[in-house]
Amino acid sequence: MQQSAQFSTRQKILGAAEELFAERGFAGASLRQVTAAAKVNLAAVNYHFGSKDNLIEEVFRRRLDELSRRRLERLATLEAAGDASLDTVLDAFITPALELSLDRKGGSVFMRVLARAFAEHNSNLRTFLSDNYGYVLKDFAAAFARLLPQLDKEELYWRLDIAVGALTYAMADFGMIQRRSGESEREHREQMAKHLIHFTAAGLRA
Amino acid sequence: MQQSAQFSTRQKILGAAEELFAERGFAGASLRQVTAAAKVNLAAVNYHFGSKDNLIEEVFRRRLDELSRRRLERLATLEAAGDASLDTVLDAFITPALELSLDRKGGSVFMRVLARAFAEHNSNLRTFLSDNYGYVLKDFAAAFARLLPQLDKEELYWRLDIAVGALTYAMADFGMIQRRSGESEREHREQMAKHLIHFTAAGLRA
DNA sequence: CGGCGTTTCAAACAATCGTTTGAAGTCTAG
DNA sequence: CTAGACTTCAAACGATTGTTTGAAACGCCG
Repeated sequence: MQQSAQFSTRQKILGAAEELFAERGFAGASLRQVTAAAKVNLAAVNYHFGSKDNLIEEVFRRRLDELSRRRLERLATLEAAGDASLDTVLDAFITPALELSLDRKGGSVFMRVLARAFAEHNSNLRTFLSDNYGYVLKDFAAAFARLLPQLDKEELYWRLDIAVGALTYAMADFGMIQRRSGESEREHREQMAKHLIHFTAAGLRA
Repeated sequence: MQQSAQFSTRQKILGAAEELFAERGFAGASLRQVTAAAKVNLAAVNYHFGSKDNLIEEVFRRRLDELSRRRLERLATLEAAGDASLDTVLDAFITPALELSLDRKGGSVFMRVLARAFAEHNSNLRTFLSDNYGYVLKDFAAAFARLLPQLDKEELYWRLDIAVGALTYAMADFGMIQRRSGESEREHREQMAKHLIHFTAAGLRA
């Protein structure tokens, strides 16, 4: 955000909104705080996005379109090569999120926003996410169903539900584990991904 | 809340605040909405609690004091009897939360509020919870350390961090699994607890 | 019944909320 | 160079926010 000059007003708003939504929640972050952080005029939000609700959806769209594409791409590559296993399919789900977290300053900002959305239990947000990105989870669920044929449908759905919870929570860095001094953000999150895959694969397989 | 006559103003406010915080978040639920739902005067919040922040803390205190007591009581009973295992220790952590979810109309309301607190990443709330209830997690961590001596400290903390995430997320009912028709809330949540223990134990043991 | 601490109440406080307005500024095409 | 579309701006809109006030109502004890 300090290099605001090279970003369009739209991009500056999206970046500042993402950070403030992660930190204070959707209701907790005001448009005045967002536009002040983005160093743009207050009215720019309604000019470029129409409303705060539309801004929120756009914050998701900007990241989730590519994240979903990469996840499904990896999954397809895996299955085409016959390499699908619990570990590799989990990796196909997690690694794109990991890369997203690392390709910009501030680390896991967007994953925290995404986890906030799960907490918004009754909101239009759940509907928006489910309508636009639900097919990703559906495809992965189908892959897991093939890898775990001994589980009946109900048992599988319970485990996937719990697994998604563990992934969401961990990728949002909600836990207590702090990055150790001398450890880079990248190393920290790669460690997390490794443990996450190991833990979740065991839970699914159990 | 419909039987407001038999509850004190304090209790009516706490109950309404809990439900609205679960539904709309701490910033999203206003004191006017809370007092309207509780059918008390707006000024009653500041009279009885001093401020909105104090009200939020009190919503946690009311449930967490007894929840923490019950969890540690079960853990102590287990260890005194020499019955401590991954499954029983996880059960000692989960069952009190399950009972709390079931002892009042509306089910998992408070667990959803608790999960919201985890999403409030930078807030005073994390400090408040850690300062006042961190010892519970510490005691359980020690129990798991005894049950998993093959894991070094770092490995154990990673797995516990992920396990807490899975438990928090699932108990808050953030997942996609809906209660099936013909299945009572109690049956649904007992199913969830069963799967949760099985999944998490496998992840810890892996 | 009278008096006193506790609780409730309607009303108002300044501050902040999302959104709208119309003019000023910027940019590009003709 | 100018016309016209696009973008930014300061200012203000009514609504809503958390909090405070002082008086009214209540409940209990002497």
